[in-house]
Amino acid sequence: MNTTRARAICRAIESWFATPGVPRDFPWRTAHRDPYRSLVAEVMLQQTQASRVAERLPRFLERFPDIQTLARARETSVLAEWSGLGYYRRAKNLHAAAREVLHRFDGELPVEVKPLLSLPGVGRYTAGAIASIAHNAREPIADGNVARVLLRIEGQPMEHGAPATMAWVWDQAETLVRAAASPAVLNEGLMELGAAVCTPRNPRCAECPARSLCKARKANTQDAIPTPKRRPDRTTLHHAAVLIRDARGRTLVERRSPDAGLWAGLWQPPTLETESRPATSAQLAAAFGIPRPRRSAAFDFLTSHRTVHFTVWSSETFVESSERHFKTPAQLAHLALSTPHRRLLLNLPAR
DNA sequence: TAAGCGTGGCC
DNA sequence: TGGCCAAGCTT
Repeated sequence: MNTTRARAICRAIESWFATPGVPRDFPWRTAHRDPYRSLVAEVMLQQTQASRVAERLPRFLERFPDIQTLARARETSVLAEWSGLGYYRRAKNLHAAAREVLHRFDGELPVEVKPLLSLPGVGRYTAGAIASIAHNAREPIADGNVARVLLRIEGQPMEHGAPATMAWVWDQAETLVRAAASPAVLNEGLMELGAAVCTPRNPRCAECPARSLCKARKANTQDAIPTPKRRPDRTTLHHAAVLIRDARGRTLVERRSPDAGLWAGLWQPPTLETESRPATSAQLAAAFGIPRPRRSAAFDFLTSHRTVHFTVWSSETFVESSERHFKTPAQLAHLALSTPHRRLLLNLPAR
């Protein structure tokens, strides 16, 4: 991409994004950008749709209004407030980052990319976003949206999310930001364009401010860019047991996962991972060290990469509900929280 | 470097 | 409806 073309693309996207009514109204798009708010928002936005973050960011900021409050909070409180957002390591890292800012940077979030990158959970994208959007620094950003937009504008049929693809995208993003009138407007405009116009499916090319510059549109290849990522189709089985006593009892069987791996450090029903489908009630009872139930109901659910097989062990009072289907661990935990005895299960959304 | 990490929305 | 995707980062 030469300088003339970069300038043209920047002009198109910046003037579009600066048009009143174009940027969607989000709680992180405040008049003047508070760096702490930007940090929390950007971490929340990692691999998470903006509409979802918009629902949760205000409450998080209400509870942790500044970096000092966040740093002094207990990690379990931060995790609880993150509950339902997924990728809980983000919450742990954000909390740790706040503490580091307090101790290493005297409570002031760094402005430059390099020190930002030294904070846990802050990678190249997040550091670039804070520097360029909160401080208008001339720093590039490249995420899924930017990648899709630039791949299509340049007509590059590269694989979605592949390292070589992102290396190419970062290079283009840097060329662009050097040509921008405002790095903040360009970068946020690139992402907004990818999220609202240059969408993964059915892109609205007729509404695109860069349509006359887009090589994919000219070749009618926009639907084939980027090429889909090849995903290995591996399935593991997770057997989970839930033992709930009657109204007199107090026990929901729950355990804390090891600190590494799936559902790291989260409270959940005890689970047993297996390679094939065995697991009779007796086997699970032995594995979990709990008594074999009189009754049980078993069912599977599928998540993105794995099949989970649940065996629900129940008392008489719970049998009524045992036919329910749970699509996610969160839903299962909802059930647990509906019982009279409860400890917070952190892998669940708030009710 | 490739694989792992949560959950919800989309068609 | 099930696979793909979402304002990525870490190991």
